[in-house]
Amino acid sequence: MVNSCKCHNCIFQGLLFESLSDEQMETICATREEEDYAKGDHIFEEGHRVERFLYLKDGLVKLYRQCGPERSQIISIAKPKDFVSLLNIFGSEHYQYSVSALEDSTICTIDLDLVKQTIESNGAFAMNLMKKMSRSSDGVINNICNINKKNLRGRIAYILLYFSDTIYKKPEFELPVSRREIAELIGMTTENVIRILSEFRKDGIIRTNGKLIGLQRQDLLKKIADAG
Amino acid sequence: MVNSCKCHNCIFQGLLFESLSDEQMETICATREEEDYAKGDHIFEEGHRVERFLYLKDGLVKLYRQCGPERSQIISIAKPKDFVSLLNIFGSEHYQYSVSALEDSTICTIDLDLVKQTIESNGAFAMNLMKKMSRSSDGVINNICNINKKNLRGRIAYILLYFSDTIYKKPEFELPVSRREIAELIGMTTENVIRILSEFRKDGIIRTNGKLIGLQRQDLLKKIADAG
DNA sequence: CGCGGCTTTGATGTTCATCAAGTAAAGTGG
DNA sequence: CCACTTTACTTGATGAACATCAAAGCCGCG
Repeated sequence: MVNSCKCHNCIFQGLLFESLSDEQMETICATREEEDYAKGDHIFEEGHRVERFLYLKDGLVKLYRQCGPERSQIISIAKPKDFVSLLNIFGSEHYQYSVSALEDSTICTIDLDLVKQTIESNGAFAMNLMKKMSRSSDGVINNICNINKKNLRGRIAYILLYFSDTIYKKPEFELPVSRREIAELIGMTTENVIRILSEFRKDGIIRTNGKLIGLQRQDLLKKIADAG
Repeated sequence: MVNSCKCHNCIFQGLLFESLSDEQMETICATREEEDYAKGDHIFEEGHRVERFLYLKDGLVKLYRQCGPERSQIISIAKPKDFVSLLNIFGSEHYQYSVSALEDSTICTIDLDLVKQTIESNGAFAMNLMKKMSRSSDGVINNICNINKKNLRGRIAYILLYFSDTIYKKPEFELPVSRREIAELIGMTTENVIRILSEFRKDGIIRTNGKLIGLQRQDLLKKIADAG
């Protein structure tokens, strides 16, 4: 029977629909494991062996590198339907970065060898996966380059618009990250993140209440982001 | 006949050897075109349609983004056997970046649709390509993150070691890039690139004569790069 | 209740970009 | 081949942007 694995709404449905036979779908789903993580939980760490193929079913996670005892760099934020392990699953035996949950999250995993076998036996599947992978890497590189060339105000504006436009799709949201994590995401100090958020608040560009953020002047934010 | 296409030493030999039948190899090679570019030539530009699969047979090229009339960012430098178009060939119809030659270069291209067909029909080939792609993206992301977290002296040290260790495999080499391009590669101003190179020269860490660079104290450079 | 982590603001100093000016090198047209 | 123009390289002076340091308030949690 198809879909006995309860993946009706799973990304694999879309990704594999045209490409997998019912049997293949069943075989893959049979190896599926689902795991819940609470906000703050570590999902895996840099250096660990890559053993399963992961994707984010629900929640929000960060991919980051440890750069010393007190410093880390957030490389990317993954949202539902992102393939968390995609970035380096095929390039290396070990993870190049760590992943932890920014919100309560559900991760689905399937057997990695089986995915590899499926790539080899099913060309359409391989092609689809390749596209996903390519877009994913492109997005990360693009983001980093965009942030890099901006000044601090531009970076804050950019990241606020990112949360609003890409993650939450609304102008008010609860920040899933601490001020410090914002700093790690856009390469600046915690103090300056706070300073510039205060500045924006005083100028009436945003409203803030703890983690709650409201973008009141998206037009201005866009200008600041572009000018930066 | 196998290898009638003169690709004996071609990277495809290695990549496809185990995975392609003689016929497949022949078919692919039949679409092959080779093109020579002089130092400074544009190979393709941001926004152009992706039509062929490219790899660098000989020479050195830069991948970069235009950020305004007078600014660009170098994303990566590709050396022989790198798949120049790999980073976004499957993710988008159009190039996300421009490529031009840093040294006289030879580019081989093959029909993109044929590559896609081969991915679909030959799983081992798909898997190999995926690994390449994954490593390539990883390398770019890793490099950018490494550079990002360093101060200016650390960046210069890092990039000098990069040319020495990764590109030329010797401690003396002729810089393939201008001071300005170094600046675009590691995110700083031309003036400061020059200043720090002079500083290193005065401290006896390197010798310079125009584009000719000799790393006299690699140990110190490593320290500076790591400390940065 | 007190401890540690997160947030906030101010004061200070460093790093780095910008501006300016000049030299060297490399391409261009007569 | 030489004047001419342009581009690359170099150095110094200045100021702006940003990190660091310090101190205090806040909040959740054992």
